[in-house]
Amino acid sequence: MTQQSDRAQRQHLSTCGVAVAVVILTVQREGLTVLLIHRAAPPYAGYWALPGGLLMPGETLDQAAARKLLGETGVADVYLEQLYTFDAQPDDPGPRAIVAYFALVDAGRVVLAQRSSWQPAWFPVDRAPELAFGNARIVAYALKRLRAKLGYSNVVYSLLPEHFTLTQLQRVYEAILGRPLDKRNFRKRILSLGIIEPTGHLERTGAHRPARLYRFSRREPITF
Amino acid sequence: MTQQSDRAQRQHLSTCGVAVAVVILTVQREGLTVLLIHRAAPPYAGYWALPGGLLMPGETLDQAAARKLLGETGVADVYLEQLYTFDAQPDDPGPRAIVAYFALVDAGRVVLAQRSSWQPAWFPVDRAPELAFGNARIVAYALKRLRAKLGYSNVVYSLLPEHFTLTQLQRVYEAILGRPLDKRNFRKRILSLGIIEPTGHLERTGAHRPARLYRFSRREPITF
DNA sequence: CCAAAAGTGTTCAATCTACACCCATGC
DNA sequence: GCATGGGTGTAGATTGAACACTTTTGG
Repeated sequence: MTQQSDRAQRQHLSTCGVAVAVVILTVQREGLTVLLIHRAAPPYAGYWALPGGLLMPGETLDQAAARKLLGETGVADVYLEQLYTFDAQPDDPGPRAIVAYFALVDAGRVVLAQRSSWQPAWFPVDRAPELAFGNARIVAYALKRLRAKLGYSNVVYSLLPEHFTLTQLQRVYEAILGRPLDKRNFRKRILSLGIIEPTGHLERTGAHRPARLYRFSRREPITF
Repeated sequence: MTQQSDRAQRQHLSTCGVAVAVVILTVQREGLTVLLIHRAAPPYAGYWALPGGLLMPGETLDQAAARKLLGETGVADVYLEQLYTFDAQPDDPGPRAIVAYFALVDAGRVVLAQRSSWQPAWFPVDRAPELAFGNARIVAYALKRLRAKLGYSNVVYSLLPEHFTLTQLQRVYEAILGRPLDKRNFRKRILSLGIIEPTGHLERTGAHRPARLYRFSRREPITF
C-alpha cells in the first residue's frame, strides 16, 4: 500500500467502523510462514502486524482483502477466504471490527512490496513476534481452520505450481500439519478426494525415477 | 428494540460501518422456523427482515448479537454463534458490512416482543417471504451451517427443555434436517457423541412405556 | 554401484447403514 | 384389547490406519 492511500484511509478511519486483515501464509524451507508488516507509526509503532486496513468506498470485503493481498505480495487468483470477524481491542482507535481473511500463496511467485516503509517479512507461524491489535488470535484461528480444511478441500492449490508431483503435494501437507504422513495412505486419500488429476506428463528432474505430474482440477476454492 | 434506541441507532448509522443481524431459529410443529420482523419505515418499508442493528458504543459484536436476541425474544444463555460477515447491498444506506449470527431457541420459552411496531413473527424457513437487505442469503447460510453442525456438536441444546427424551431429541434433528432418521442408529450415534447424559429419572406422561430422561452435559457451545 | 525419490497392496479395526420386533402404559 | 410410542441388536459394507519392498534414474 502506498503512503498516500494509507493517509487517505486514516482520514476515512473515523467514519468507517470496519477493517479487513489478511493472514497470508506460505510454505518455505522453514515450514509454514506468515507475512507480517512492521509498523512505523502509532498505534503500535514498532510492532509487527497483519496486512490490513479500512474498506475503501464502494469496495466489498472480499475486494478489500484481495487488494491488500495484491498490494503486499503482487499475487491474485489464489486461495482467499473469509475467516471470522473479530472485535477490535477495546482501547484501540479506529475500526470496531476486523474482518479476517486468510490466503495461501506460492512463495515462489511472491514479490514482497519492499517499496513501502512497512518492511514486510515472512515469519514461521510458531515463532512469530508479538503482534499489534491483538492479531495473534487471528493467526491462531487461521492455522486451525487451514489444518481442518486440508482434509476435505483443495485449499492448497495456490501453494503449488501449475504442475506438481504427489510427493511435492505431500511435503506441503506435512509442512502445514507439522507432522509426517504415510505416503501410500496420503496418495489414496488425495486421489479419492478428486481434487487433482494427472496431466499425463512426467517430471524428469532429479536423480530418481521420473514422477507423474498432477494438477488441481479446479484452481478456485471448493465449498462444501 | 424500542423506538428510541432505533432512532439513536439511525443517527449513529452514518458514523458506524458495521451492523449485526441474527438468524433466530426454533423448531415448532411446522418444522424449522425463523424469526422475522416487519419493517414499517424505509429502507425496505413493508418488507420482512432479520432482527439486527448497529453496534452500540463500547459493545462487542457478540454482545450486540445477544442484545438483539434478548430484545426480540427475551431469552439469553442459548446457542449463539457468529456465522459470516456479509457485504451490505451496494445501494443500501447505512453499514457497509453485516456480521451475521445464528441462534437456536426453545419456542416454548420465547415471548415475542410485541410491544414494538415491528410485529415479530415466525416463518417456516422454506416458506419465508422476500427479505430486506439481501437477508435471504444469510438465512440460507445459517441453515447450511446448522445442518453441518448437527453431526458433531451440541448445537441443539437450547432447542430443548432441561430434561428430554431421546425421541424428542430425534424429532428436533429430523425437523432441522428435513428427513426421517433411523431410531436405533440415531440413539447409538448421539450417545457415542457424549454430549448428553441420563438423568436417572423417567418421563411418565403419555399412553406408552415410561421414557428415560436425558440432559445435555454442557449447556454452552462446544467448539472443535 | 550407490544414493535418491517414485511407486505400489494388504490386513485389521472401527465405523456406518439397513433393518424388525417386543414391551409398558393409558384409555 | 388396542393404540401409542419406547426400547433394543446384528450383519454387511465402507472407511481409515499401519506397514516394506522394488524400480528407475543421475552421478
